[in-house]
Amino acid sequence: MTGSMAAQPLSLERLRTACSTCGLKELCLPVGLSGQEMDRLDDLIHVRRTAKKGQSIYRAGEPFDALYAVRSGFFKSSILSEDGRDQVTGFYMGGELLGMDGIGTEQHTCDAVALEDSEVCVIPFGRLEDLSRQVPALQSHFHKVMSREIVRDHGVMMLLGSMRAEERLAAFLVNLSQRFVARGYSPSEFYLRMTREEIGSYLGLKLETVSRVFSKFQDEGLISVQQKHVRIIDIPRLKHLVGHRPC
Amino acid sequence: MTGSMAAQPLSLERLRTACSTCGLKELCLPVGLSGQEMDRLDDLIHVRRTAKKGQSIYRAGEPFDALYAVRSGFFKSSILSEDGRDQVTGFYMGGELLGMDGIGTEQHTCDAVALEDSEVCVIPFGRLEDLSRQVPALQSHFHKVMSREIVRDHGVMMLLGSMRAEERLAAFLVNLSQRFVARGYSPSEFYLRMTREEIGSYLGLKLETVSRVFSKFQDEGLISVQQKHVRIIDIPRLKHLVGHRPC
DNA sequence: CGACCTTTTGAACGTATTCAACCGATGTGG
DNA sequence: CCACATCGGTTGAATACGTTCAAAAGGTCG
Repeated sequence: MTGSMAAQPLSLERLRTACSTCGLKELCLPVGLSGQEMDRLDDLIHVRRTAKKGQSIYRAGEPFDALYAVRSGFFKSSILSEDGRDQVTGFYMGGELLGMDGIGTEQHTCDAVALEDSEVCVIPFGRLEDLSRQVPALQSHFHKVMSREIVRDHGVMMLLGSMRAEERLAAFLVNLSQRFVARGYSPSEFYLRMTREEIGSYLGLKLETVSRVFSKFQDEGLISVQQKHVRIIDIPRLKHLVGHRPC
Repeated sequence: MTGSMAAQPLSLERLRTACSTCGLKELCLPVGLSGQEMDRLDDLIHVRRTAKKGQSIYRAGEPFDALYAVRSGFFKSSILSEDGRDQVTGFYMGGELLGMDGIGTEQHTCDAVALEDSEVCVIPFGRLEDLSRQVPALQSHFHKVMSREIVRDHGVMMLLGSMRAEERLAAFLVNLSQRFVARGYSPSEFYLRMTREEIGSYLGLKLETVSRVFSKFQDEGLISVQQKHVRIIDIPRLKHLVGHRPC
C-alpha cells in the first residue's frame, strides 16, 4: 500500500466512477471516443446517485439539468395523465440514458423510477453540450443516442398501434432478450424486474391479459415462466410471432 | 430597379430561400438565433425540394444525410412492418423537422410522404453539426427540437396505450388545432390533409372507427365534419374529453 | 407468522374490428 | 363533356379480442 494512494482518497473514487474503467462504456455515452476524449468526458461525470427500488431519479415537472446513465439496476419511465392513469414509456438498463425528454422544456416530463436498487451517473447537461462542441465524436454520438430513442419510440408506436396482444408481448420479450445479450447476460433466461401491470402499461394491455398471454406462450412451449423468472425456449418462433398475422 | 439586382439573379433566389425572410422562422430551426447567426445557418440551407402529393422525400433504408424542414404543405411519416401493415408515426406541417430518425443509423427508418404538394428545405446534417459546434444557440435549439420529438412520441404512446377511441380522436383534433393556431390559421376550422385510414393508423384505430367517432362527435354538437373539412364547435368540451374517463 | 402485494384463472361483458353494402367525390378517357 | 371507374367515406350487423369483475393461490417482507 503506497503512501500516495492513502493521501489521495479522491483518486480512488475517481477511478471507480470513471467512464474509462466502466464495463458499460461500449454501450453508453463514451462510444467512439479516444482515450483522451474519454478523459475529458470523465471530467464532467463524477457524481453518482443511487435509488432504492421504488425511488425516483427525477419526477415530471422538476427542473431539468442533467442526463442520467444507468450504471447498475433497472428503471422505468412513466407519465401520469390528468385523471390518474399512467403510461410506462420505457424500461432502461445498464448503459442507457435517462432524461432526454427534459431537454426541450428544461423540465422533466416523466418520472424515472428504479425497479430495483440502482445507480446512475449524473451527466450535467450544460457541460455535456459544452464538451460536445469541442469533441465532434461526442457530439455525433449524442445525436445518435437521441435519434435512436426516437426510433425506439416509433417501434413502440408500431407495437401499440397495430399489433395484437401476443405480438406485443413477443416483441417485448425479444427486445429484452437482445438487450440482455448486449450486456453479456443470457439471451434466453432472465428475471423480469417489472410487474405484470408495468409490462401491461408499456404494451397497452391490462395486467390480466399479460398474465394470460404468458400462460399461453408457456402452454405452446415457447417460453417457461414462473413469476418473474422467464426462460425463452424457442426464440426463432417468438421472433416469428412479431410482425406476422396469426394466419 | 437597380443594375445590381438584375446582375445577381442568384441573390433573388437566395433571398427566397433564406431563413431570415421565412415566415416560419419562429417555429423552425432558427429559433433563438441572432441575425448574424441566422445568416450562417442560411449558408447551409440553400437547396429546396418539392414533393407532389403522394411522393416521398425519403424512404426507409435510404442513406441519411440531411434533415428536412417543411416549408409548405403537409407530410406523414410511416413505417412498414414485415407483413405489410404500416404505422403512421407522425404528421408534419410548416416549420417542423423531418428525418431525425435517420441520425442514429445513418439510414432513414421510415418513409416521409407528402399529403399534398409540398416543399422542404434540405439541411445537410454534417454541416448542421459543424455549425452547431460553433453556434451554441443553434446547438441548444437543435437538442430541444429532438427532445420535443421524443416527448411528442411519449404523448402518442400515452394515447395509444391508455386512451379509448373517442379520447384519441379528441386529442388528435386538439393537437392539430393548436398547431394550426401557431401557424396563424383558424384553431376551429381546417381541412384534414390525411385520409381516415391514415388518421386511424396514427391513432391505432380502423378507418371505420375513425369515421364513426367523427359522426358521433358531430351528433353531439362537438364538431361539424364533412369529408376533410372540420369545424370544431366546442373546443373546451373536446379538450375535456382528453384525459378523462367517460364517467 | 401474518398482512399485503402480485399473479393466475374463470366468466360475463364491452369496445373496436371485420365484413359488407352503399354513397359521394374525384378524376380519366372516350 | 359526360360516363364510368376508382377512391374515400359512412353506416349496419355480426364477431372477436381484450377488459372487467371476481376469487383464490402464490410470494414477499416486515
